[in-house]
Amino acid sequence: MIEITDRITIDLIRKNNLVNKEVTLKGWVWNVRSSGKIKFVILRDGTGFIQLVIEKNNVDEGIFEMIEKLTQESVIEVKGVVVENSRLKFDKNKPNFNVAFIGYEIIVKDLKVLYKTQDYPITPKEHGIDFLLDNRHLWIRSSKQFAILRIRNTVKNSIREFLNKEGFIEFDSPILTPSACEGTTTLFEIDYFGDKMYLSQSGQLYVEAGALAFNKVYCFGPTFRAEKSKTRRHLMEFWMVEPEMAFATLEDIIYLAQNMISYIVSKVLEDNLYELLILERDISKLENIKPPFYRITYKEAVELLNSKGINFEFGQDFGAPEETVISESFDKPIIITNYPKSIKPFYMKLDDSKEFVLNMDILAPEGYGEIVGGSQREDDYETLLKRMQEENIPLKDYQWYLDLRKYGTVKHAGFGLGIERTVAWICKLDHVRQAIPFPRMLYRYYP
RNA sequence: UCCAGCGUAGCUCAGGAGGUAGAGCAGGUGCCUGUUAAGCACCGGGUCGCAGGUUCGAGUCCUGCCGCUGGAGCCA
Repeated sequence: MIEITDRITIDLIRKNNLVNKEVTLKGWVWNVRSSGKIKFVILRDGTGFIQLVIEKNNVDEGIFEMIEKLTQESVIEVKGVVVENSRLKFDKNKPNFNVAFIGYEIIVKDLKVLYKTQDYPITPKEHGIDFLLDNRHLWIRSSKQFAILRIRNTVKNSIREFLNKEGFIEFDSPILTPSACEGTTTLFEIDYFGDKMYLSQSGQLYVEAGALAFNKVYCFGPTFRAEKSKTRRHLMEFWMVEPEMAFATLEDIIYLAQNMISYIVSKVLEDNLYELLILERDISKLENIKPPFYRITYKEAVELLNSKGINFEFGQDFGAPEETVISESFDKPIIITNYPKSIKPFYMKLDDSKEFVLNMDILAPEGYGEIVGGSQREDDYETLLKRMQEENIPLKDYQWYLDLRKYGTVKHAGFGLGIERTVAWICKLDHVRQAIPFPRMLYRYYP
């Protein structure tokens, strides 16, 4: 037995030319095909997938016999030579993309079985969603989940990169909060040594305090909403990035948001082409995502809906069907501004008419709906106080928030971008639950 | 919470004119030196979601319950 050393990972083979180099890989058996005296194993190591070729005349007899017994998800260590193979090159004209289509394969010289897995539940055939969700801890090993969660990683990294470059600092908002940020939605209640606390549904009020201390800040983390929603765009626990800027107006955050979204998409295109191919994503749709985005007001959006024959009452908030119709009408994200104040929370600054607020929602294209919601904040003490009283906000919980308007108040604005919805759009998923490792849904939180 | 649909092998499904269960994948045994969800042959595998009812007889019809999925409201 040859001593196996010099381990590398599959992503290095995919990205660098290692042809004719001898490499050692450790990973899990994805699939085995046998054709008599030649066998093919697809190996996954968490960084990618690669085809191993085992020729009977090229390895010890015992090794060839071992391949016969390999089962899905068994762990192996393999040594071999990287070779190019045109059969494994991606061809735009071929309809199907296979995970092993990376242009390279390994001609195996030596192989060890480190663990033999029995009866792995997720087979290469189709499975129902109920079964897959019960096996989410294993499902994440599957190729599409591999692709999605790696893209999620790029999305998160690119957001941090972008905001850091723009001069923002990450400012962590608390997850346990003594009161609601937005009155209407439901909160998860926690017993806090006899007091009531809640899981945060937005870090926004806290990043406003941060912006007045550090100028440009963002929080980035999970948020929780106890809404009994059961749709393809809802999770009870989801991740959100919330930038907030001092000395900023609605226009500034619109500019920031569209640059940020464009940056995210460009980074995914740069770093995750392989993953996008696994997902069979239409890449031209993503290449199109460059500023400026389309921009309409709430009023114009209502007119658009009416012109498409949808009976929509002015003054209502858009539901899922309306968002879908609007976003499908555009090939880039669409920014909708100036909603009626009655359907938006108290902290949003009113426009000159006092009927509408200085807010914006951004709807992703291809029917994906709202991925961003933001606004310029009310920065005048008296006006904010009056609006809070009108909406019966418990003032004692928000004294600190009112303080921000008493001590050096400035124009400021910010927005929140939902990570799972963004990932779902970029990956063209049918449900946000695939965009997070362990989704938390209504009545579904195992594993 | 409301509306709709579905629960049959480890998984995906067929059987849906009441007559005691079938295919593919996975697993097992063989064959094949370029496979791409490889292919071929053979083998093992079932409280037909649960409880009750109708019937000589229920996977199939009826009632209730449970579970799941999709959609709505709410939202990122």
